[in-house]
Amino acid sequence: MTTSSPLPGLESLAPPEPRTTRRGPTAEELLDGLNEPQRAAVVHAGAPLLVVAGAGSGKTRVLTRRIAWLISERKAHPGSILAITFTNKAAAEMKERVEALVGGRARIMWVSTFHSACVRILRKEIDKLGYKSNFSIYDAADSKRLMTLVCKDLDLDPKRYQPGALLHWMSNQKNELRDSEEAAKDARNSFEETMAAAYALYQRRLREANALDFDDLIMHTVHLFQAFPEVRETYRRRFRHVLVDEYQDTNHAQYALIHQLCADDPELVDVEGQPTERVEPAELMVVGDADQSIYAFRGANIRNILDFEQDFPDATSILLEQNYRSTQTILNAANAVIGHNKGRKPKRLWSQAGDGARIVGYVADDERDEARFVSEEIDKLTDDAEVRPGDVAVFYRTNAQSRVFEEVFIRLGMPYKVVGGVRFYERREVRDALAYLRMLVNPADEISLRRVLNTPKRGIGDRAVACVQALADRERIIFWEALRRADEAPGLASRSLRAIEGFVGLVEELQSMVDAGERADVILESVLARSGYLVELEASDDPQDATRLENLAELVAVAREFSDDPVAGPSADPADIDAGQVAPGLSDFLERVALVADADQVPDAPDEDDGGVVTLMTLHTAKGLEFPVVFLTGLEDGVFPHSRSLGDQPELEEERRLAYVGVTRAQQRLYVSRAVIRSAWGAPAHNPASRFLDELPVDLVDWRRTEAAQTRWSRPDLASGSAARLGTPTEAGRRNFSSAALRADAAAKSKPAREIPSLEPGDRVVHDSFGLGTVVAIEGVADKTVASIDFGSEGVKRLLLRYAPVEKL
DNA sequence: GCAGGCAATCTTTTT
DNA sequence: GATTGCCTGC
Repeated sequence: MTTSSPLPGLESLAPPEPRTTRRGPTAEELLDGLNEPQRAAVVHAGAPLLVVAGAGSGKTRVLTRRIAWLISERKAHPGSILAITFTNKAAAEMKERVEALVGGRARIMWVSTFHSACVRILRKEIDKLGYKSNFSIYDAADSKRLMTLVCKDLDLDPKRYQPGALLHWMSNQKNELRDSEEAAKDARNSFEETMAAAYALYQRRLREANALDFDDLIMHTVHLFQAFPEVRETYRRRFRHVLVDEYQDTNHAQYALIHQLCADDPELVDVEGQPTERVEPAELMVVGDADQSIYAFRGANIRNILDFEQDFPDATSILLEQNYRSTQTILNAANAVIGHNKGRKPKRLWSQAGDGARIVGYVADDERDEARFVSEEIDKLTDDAEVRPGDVAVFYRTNAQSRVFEEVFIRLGMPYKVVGGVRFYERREVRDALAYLRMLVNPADEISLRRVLNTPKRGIGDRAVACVQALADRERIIFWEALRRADEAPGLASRSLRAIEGFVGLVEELQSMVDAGERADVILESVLARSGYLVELEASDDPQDATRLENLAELVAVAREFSDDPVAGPSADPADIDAGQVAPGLSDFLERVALVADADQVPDAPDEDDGGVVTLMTLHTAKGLEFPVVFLTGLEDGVFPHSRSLGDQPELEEERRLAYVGVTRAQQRLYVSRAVIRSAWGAPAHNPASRFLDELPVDLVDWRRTEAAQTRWSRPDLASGSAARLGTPTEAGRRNFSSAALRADAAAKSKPAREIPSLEPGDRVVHDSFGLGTVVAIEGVADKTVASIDFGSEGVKRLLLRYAPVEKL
């Protein structure tokens, strides 16, 4: 049963949250400003509840008000509430908003991502599965390294079995809760058998390293509950209210987890096989929108939301269709696009905000022209309307597309921030530092241990490692143990042995700091200083190493901030605090770092005196956010929708949902743009318009420039409209399309006789690897001249001009 | 043992 | 175009 559309109410756009009095909010206050179905969702009691929340329909308000309602009206204990969000940032915000409503006792609620919640459970219980509670969490890069090792061990043909493909397959298995034995049993051919063998070995290595990958966090928690009903019972009794946001993006394992906690299970027995005293299942509310399901590629199962009523038999549904975010024009566009998907439940967003501005369309010559258009348009908006840079977001399909925007924005002086992409935590020096920390906490973590064993170089090479490995194999001990007993290793050169002993001494010294409960930032600084890592970077002439030092300083700052603020820590679990662990330790810090999401770094909304910066991000990262002005770029078939999806109906529909997500992020103004020529992999390609553009009602779009208007640059054979890749650029092609390539040529030619360019603050420069930048300051003279140059998202670099491949523009 | 140079492959999207 | 792995010459 489904509650139908709300009556056309009298609600204003996004009414403010009610002010709380010291005594807590009244029932009226908690329902204030909500429309009828929203209220129904807040006060619903009993049977499982599905809230189908269209984009911008106020689902976050519903979630926070409902939690506040549970605590304040229905007297639920805050500790009995488990709320799952998609990112840590969303979790922190939700907690904050509930706290604002009902006060500080809300702190002890569990509000977190699936992954964080599972880590928390596993830290307490994983010994039952034969791991130790100090397990490491491997991210995608660690998993890949491990899988590469596994492939080598199994002697697999790297052409046929690519680590990436294997990982993807294995991830699907884990999301379906299938362990390697089941995968092997169900293998239908030798290809799958081999993959299952790799899965088995990979899993064994993980276990030996006392490590879990992302998918394991969920899968092991489910398996734990299956294997130990009494553990599951503990959590079933604890969590009386479970709320799940973004339910359309849950995978099977996550679904199973929720089911174990919330399904009514009359057959439940305890360990002795006796029926346990029946526990009322927790109250469950899930919120989602099948039209915004964009993570099928990583195992999300849209059926979870579509079949909710079958999965939870007495479930109720509530549909939220009134949109409080966007103009009707934007919603009409969104409705029109998503209407092309088959087999969806009908839903039409509507708004009382009025029609607003028409959508603006632009066909650019190439991607630089597109970026220029975006930047100039933002300039105009910030000049004459009440728009600040912080109100504007630019979306694109793939991370690689951010580059052109960065180059152009830097040149034009447009302030911006790229969210996601080459992430801070993926930089080499940061990963090195974290690998040190992880192996200190968990010496069995072989991936991390081997990473730092000879970093910085200390004379422990392949040969020495092989000798120690042989010892470990012979004695059946972990690699770290073998290192400590390296004097027993046959064939080890005495020089290598001394180097190893030095390393072991260093690590043991650092471990004693960890054991003493020293702060994460203090340990990190010691690691960097005593390992010689800092010294090596400081001694280097390479300007990149200066950046690395800055990044490490940044990491120390992050650790310090973390150590100073225990409340913000991910495991500020009252149980931990009761146990005397007041300050978060090193392992808490590592956990936080392992589970950060791209969206966690989205800049906050600008305040009164700060105009903020333009936010650049992928459409995936944009989920759940909103901006007054949105630019949807790269609308070309082959880019968006992505070329890999063109031949596949379900994938194409997922791309369309992504377009829907993008459109519905906009509150007041939406821009759509595409480039006729776009360079990918160095070669320019001619892309036709995205089919999603054709799906926009024509009367909604005001085309500023169309393909007919752009002929200046095109040669006849390029203007024909063919989608064919142009292949290797010809001489003529380069002249026509790539002034950047010509500049690069010029730079290359000038290299042998490097002159020190005379620069002053304000000059625009181009650097071989950092791209475009602006000179901020100049120090020193002649050979010693050092320039500080702002490279936008690359940060400000101090470069010795004698060596730096910098050219004045 | 290690640095530097070269080739191959890569690109969806992310917790 | 960029990263990563592989190879060779000290």
